[in-house]
Amino acid sequence: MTSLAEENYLKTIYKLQEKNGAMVSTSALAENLQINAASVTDFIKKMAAKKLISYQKSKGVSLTEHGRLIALGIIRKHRLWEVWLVNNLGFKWDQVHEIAEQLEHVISDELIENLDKHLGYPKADPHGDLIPDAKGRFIKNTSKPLLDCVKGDKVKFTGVAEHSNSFLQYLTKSNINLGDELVVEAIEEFDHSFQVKINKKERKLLSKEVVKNLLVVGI
Amino acid sequence: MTSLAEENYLKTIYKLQEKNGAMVSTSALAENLQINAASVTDFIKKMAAKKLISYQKSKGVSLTEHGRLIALGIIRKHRLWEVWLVNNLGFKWDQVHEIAEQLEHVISDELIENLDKHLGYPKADPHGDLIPDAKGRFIKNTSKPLLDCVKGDKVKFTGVAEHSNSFLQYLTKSNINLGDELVVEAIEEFDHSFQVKINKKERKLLSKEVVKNLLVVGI
DNA sequence: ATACATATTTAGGCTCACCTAATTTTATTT
DNA sequence: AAATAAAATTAGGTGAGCCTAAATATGTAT
Repeated sequence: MTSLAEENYLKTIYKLQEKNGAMVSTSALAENLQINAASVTDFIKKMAAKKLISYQKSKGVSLTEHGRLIALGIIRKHRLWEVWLVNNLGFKWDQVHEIAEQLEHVISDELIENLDKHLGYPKADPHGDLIPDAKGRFIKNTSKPLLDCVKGDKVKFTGVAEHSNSFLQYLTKSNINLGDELVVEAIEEFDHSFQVKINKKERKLLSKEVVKNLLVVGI
Repeated sequence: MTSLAEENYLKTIYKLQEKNGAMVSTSALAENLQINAASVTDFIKKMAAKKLISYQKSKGVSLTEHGRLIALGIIRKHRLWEVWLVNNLGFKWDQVHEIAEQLEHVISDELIENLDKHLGYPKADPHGDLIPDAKGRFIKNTSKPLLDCVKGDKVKFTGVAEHSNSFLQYLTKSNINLGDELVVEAIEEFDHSFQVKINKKERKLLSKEVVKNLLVVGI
């Protein structure tokens, strides 16, 4: 059995490994979990004893294969619940994270497989994050930041690299939605802002900070 | 804030009060919660200090109005989730209790109101138990045990008084389902078994133990 | 290489929600 | 009313998961 605390540690280690590479430091974990570093040291020792992670004293931790699969199971649940909250319950994409953080810990394989089926086996959550299958496998991700595009590129907006409510709400009020077609009409060299045409209609100026966090695929 | 343990105590006290009247004994609570009686004594003192229950030493506990409303909130969530699990996810009525026991502790008023709306404001769960509204109010319950009926009565099967999987599965395999019309054709005086006609088609013999636990309303 | 700053760990302690064993209170039987 | 049984409480203790303060290890700048 995996406790709630263990699940949260596993999930956070997974995300930090995704973002920053192999080893996750005690302080990074402490900050992300909002837990004192001394408590983290304590806890990761116990998790290492359970073979959920490997721990090198003063060097940091990384997930074992076992731990990684549990983390992916939680991420799978989180993202499926987010799909349900948005598609079936009428929530907006900036309202679902906290609720999914609770729902992700509900334990029932049958529930999650039935939910997956009920939702039509979605490949991504409302933010465009891919949903691993029951065995922890992802489909291949071909998206890249809009920032990496050049003038003339025609792409589809498929996900966000930044999940803060302020960014999500910025996109909503700018009427930029997942699935939109974006055409890069101009790039300002000075500040790296992008002029894009959205869905062949509206023309918008997007700051570097924005284009860095918009994930797209070529069309 | 109400902890998971407190929520489970409140829910259990509510159910025992429903069943056996005003005061709930330490030992009854201990047995139903599968917790040692000494631990229960400890815990109910703390709950009394929080005004969730009133506690008379060696006499037992009862819910305060505040505690009752919290208990009803949990029951509301439990039953709404059960409706969803059966109506939308394809679970059977004997498969949903444990999952709903987890889901009932998820905290989000908006979630539960959206769920209620999504389900079409159901009045009862898959076992026929009434669902309180957001303010803890029930619609009037007019059901009674089939046992209280007399020969010739024509009724609708609306709920169960016994929620064990074995009883639910007995009904399923006997093809007796919520909403069925039952006509009492004969009552055997010796063992109180009932001969009933179901949906104007099948004729079945039901033991006293069964008719005691079938809840019906006249039609 | 040394000094300093930062990160990590150790040591000791706390609360929550449980436990067992012993004691006291309440209820039942004679 | 006394003896006995059952229920409830008290006392002391445990593990999980957190904390603070102090000590140690690691990394960086001079």
